[in-house]
Amino acid sequence: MSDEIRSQRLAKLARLRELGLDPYAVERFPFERSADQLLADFDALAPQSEDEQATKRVRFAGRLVSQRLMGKAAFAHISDGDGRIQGYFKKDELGETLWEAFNLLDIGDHVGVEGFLFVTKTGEKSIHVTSLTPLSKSLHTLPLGKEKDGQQWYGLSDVDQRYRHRNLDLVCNPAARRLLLLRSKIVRAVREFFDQKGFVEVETPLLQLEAGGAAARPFLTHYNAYDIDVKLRISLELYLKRIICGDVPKVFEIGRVFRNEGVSNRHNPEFTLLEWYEAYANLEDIMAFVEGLMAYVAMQAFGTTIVTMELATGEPEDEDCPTETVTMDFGKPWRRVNLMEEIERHTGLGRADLATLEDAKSALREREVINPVTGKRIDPDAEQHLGGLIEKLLEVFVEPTLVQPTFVVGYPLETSPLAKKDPNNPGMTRRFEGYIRGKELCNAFSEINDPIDQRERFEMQMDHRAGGDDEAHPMDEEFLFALENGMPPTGGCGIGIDRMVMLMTGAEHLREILLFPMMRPVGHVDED
RNA sequence: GAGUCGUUAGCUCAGUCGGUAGAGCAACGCCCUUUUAAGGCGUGGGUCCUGGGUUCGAGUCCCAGACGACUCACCA
Repeated sequence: MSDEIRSQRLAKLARLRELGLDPYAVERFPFERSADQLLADFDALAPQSEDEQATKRVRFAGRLVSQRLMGKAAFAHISDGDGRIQGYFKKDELGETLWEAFNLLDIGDHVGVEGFLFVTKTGEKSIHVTSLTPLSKSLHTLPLGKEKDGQQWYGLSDVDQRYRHRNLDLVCNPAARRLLLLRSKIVRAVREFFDQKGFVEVETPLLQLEAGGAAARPFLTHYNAYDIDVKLRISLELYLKRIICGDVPKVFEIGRVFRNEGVSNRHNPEFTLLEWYEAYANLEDIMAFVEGLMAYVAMQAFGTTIVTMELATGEPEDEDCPTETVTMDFGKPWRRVNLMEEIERHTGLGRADLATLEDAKSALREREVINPVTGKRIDPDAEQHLGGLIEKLLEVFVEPTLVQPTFVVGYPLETSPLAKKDPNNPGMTRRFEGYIRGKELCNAFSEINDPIDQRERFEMQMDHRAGGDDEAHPMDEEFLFALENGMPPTGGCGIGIDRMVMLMTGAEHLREILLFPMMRPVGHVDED
C-alpha cells in the first residue's frame, strides 16, 4: 500500500536526520563530470596504483536507479538522467554511519558520492565510493523497471500515467527524454537560422479583442481592469504584418496559440506556432526558405539532412504492428505540385468539373469518387462553398499520398482570406502548403497588401459567418488601417513547431512532443 | 460530439463456468564484502475505477457514470 511505503520512507528520512545527514538540508554538491564523461575519461581519471587512490578522486551525484545489496557491500547505479555509473559501496570503508545511511537509501533517492574509479571483476567501470551524501528522499516507489541488453522489464508504460506524471516518464523512459532534448535542439536551430538570415524576433499580444489570422474558435476570457471580454490568440499573423507595415522587413515569432477545439493525436488546444514575414519576397522565395530551414534544422538536430524514421503502417495498438522505414533527404529540393492538378490526378475531377459549387456537387453525385486506400468519400452537401469542397478533396485524396516533402500550390479564394489573388487563375490565391508524411507542415502565402481587396475578403468572411461558419475570419479595422498606410509586398509562412518535431522524429502522437498535453481532470463531473 | 475497446497491489500483468484475490518486480525482515533482470529463506500489501442492479453469492453478468486508448467529426 502506498501509505505504507510512504511512512516507511519517512521513517528512513527521520533516521537520516538523526545521523546528521538530512538530505533536504543540503544545498549544493559540486561535481565536475557527468556519468558519460567519467566513463569516457576513465583511463585518465582512474588511479594506477593504491597510492593514487587517495589523490585521484572523483565526485558525482544523481538519482539512485538500481541496488544490489550483499550484506556488508553493495553495488548501485546512479543516473544523472543522460547516463549512469555504478558505485561500489563497502561497509568497512564507509564506516558505521555512512553504511547505515546507504542502507536507508531507496531507488529514486538522489545521492552524491566521492571515491575513485576502478573496474569490477565483471569489467564494469565504476566508482569505488568512500563517502556519500544523501541529497533527496523519494517518498514513492519509482516505476523504473529493470533492463538488460537494452531490453526493459516492467517500467512505466501506461500512457495516461506518463502524460499526467511526466516527471516519472522522463526519469523512467529514455525515449521521452530523447524527444524533449530533440525538441529543444530543433527550436534552437530554428532561432539560429532566422538569426543568420537577418530576421528580428518579436513578441505580440496573446490577449486580443478579436482573434484573427486563422480559422478557429478562440478561448474567451475577461480583463477586469477595463471590464472587457478578450480572446486568446489563434495565430500570430495580423500583428506580425502590422510590424511589416512599420517597415521592419523581416520578422518572426515563436509563440503559443490557443484554439478551442478537440484533442487528437495531431491536435492540442494550445500549441507552439512559428510564423515569419519577409517583405519583398514571393512564394518561390518562401519555398526556398522552408527548404533551407528544414535542411538546417535536420543538420543541427540529427547531424545530417537525411532523416530516417520507422513509421507504423498498421494499428499502433498492435504490439507486432508492422513498420516501414521512411527516409527523407532535406538536402534535396521539395516536390512542387499544383493543387487542382493533384486533385484531378487522384479523383479524375478536372477544372471543368469543379468550376462552381453546383458543378462539383453534381460531379460528385454522378461519379463514384472513393479513396481506394482508405475507402473514404466526400459528402457533397456538407460544404458551404466551392473552396471548402476543394480543400476537402485535397485532404481525403491527395494529402495521404504526400509522404516525401511536397509543396502544394494554389489554394481557393474562399478559404484564403489573407492571400493575394492569383491573376492567372480566377478563384485561386497565391498560397501553398508544405506536406511531409501526409501531414501539413506549413502554410504560406503572398500576403494581401491591397487594403481594398483585404476589406472585401473580410466582408466575404462575414458572409460565411452569417451562413453559419463560426470560424470565418472576423473583420479587423486596426489591421486594415495598417494596410491603408502601406505594406510592401510580403511573403509569410507559418509552421506548427510541435508538428514539425513530430514529423522529423517519427513520433505518432503530438502528445509525445508536448510535455504536458491537455488532459481531462480526474473525477471531472460534467455540469450539463 | 459519436462509436469500439480498456481500467485488478507502487509498477507490469494473470484471474477459467459467477464460488470469496494471484505472479514477477518494488517494499519489509533475516543471510550474503565484486554484483549487474544479483541470489537464498520468510513477511506484509487490494475501494478489483465509481455508483446502482440481478443473484444465496459479482473482479466476472446488467445499467449508469468517471477516466484513458483508438477510429470518426472539427482543426494545424
